[in-house]
Amino acid sequence: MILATPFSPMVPTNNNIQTTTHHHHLLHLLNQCSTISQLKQIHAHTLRTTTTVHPHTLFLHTRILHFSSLHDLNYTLRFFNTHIQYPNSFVYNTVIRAFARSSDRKHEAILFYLKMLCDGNVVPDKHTFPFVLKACAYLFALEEGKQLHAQVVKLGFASDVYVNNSLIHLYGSCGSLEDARNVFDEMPERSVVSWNVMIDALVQLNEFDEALVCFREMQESFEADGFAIQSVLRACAGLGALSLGMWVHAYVLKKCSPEVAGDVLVNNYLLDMYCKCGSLETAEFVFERMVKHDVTSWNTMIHGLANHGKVVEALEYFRRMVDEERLMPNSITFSGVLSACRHSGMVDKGRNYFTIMTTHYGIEPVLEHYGCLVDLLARAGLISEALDVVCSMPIKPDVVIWRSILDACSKRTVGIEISEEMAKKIMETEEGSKLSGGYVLLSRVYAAARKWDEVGAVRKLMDDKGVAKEPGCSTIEIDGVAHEFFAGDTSLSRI
DNA sequence: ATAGGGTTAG
Repeated sequence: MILATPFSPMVPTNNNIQTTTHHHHLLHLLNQCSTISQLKQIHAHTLRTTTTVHPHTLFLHTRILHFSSLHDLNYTLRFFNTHIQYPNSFVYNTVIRAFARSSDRKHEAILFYLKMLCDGNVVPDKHTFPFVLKACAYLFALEEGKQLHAQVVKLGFASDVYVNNSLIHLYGSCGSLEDARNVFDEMPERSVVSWNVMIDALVQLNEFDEALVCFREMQESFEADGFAIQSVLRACAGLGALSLGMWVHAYVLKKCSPEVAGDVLVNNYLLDMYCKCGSLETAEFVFERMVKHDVTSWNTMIHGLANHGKVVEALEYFRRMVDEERLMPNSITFSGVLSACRHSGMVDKGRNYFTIMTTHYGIEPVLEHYGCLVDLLARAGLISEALDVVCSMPIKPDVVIWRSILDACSKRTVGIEISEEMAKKIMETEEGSKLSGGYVLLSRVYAAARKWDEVGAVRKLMDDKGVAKEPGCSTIEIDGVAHEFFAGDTSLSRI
């Protein structure tokens, strides 16, 4: 603990040096200090040489709050409590901002805002809201956010661009699209950020078409920047809208700055878009032309190739990543690698990758990894080995895992008892009891065993519980036209 | 002093 010593109380002395130059000197020192001990020295010096009456002192204290908050929030809080007698809104904002920026104490931004309200001598200003709203957005604190919105209106900041952008962001993060839209529609003035944040809210809530409409509208008043591009690429990926994605790609190359065109993030989204739209050659082309690859670039390619059954290629990307680039794969890398193995039924390789993931790379397997392994084993008919994995794993198995075992059971002659056991496990989980998958699989097992009475019983159980088969739905673009189709839908089969 | 990228995993 660096800061064990309590602060000495502020004792104004008669021979203080109270010149502006002196304060400037202290400020200069503060701007240069990078460690807590330096900060403490300057603070001690400040105590000896200044008093609270000087108007510059509060400003100086605010700087101390700000700088200390970058190192130690407890110090900031203690400093606030011990030395600042009459805080103004600037002081409160500084502390709120510090909490909002922190990684694990964001909720204290809201608490400090409350403290500000309770102070009685100070009123929030237009800078206060972006800070505290940011914390709310991160915490999905919709109710608190709405109350803040009311205060914004009450205090007369309802037309401030910054405040409104923060509100849109908040409502977007909390999934409250209507509220986000309302703020966006009502605001008297919009910046690029307003559009970006609105588009991003739509994309995040899977309103891809709406997002694209918004994007087109935006271009009447602003040039799209890197932020907008990323959101739109995500929308294209979600829709499988290849032509628009290619248009965005061209736009990036022609109209955006070299920084945006070369940005790893933007390029990763391009990769993902091409993969999701099924244009893997283009994805590979873009990948090879990127100046820099990060883990995500590699992961995106591995997943994209694996999902399209290009297993050899996917594993080759993994090999290049670790052998040639010496990059550290992460949890997501292995979920791609394992899913590649699963797609091609490579049991030995899959087991092997699973092992090196934990032993060589020290990555803790999560449910996704176990799911892949179990599915791989079950599909290969190694039901008992799959069950061994499920029983020995430290995480509670979910519906997906039980379902992949049951699915494997239904495809071969495995004892009915084991299948029934599996179905029971699926129904026990909350999602499993509401979705049709488990029931359908169980009836398939009975059907395979020609136990028609049981098939009927399962159907009846589904009716009684009101479980409906939910159709799978997807979209694909063919010759520039987007087609939406459902599972079992044969309208596109002639193409 | 104030707004926006948490990318990739069914």
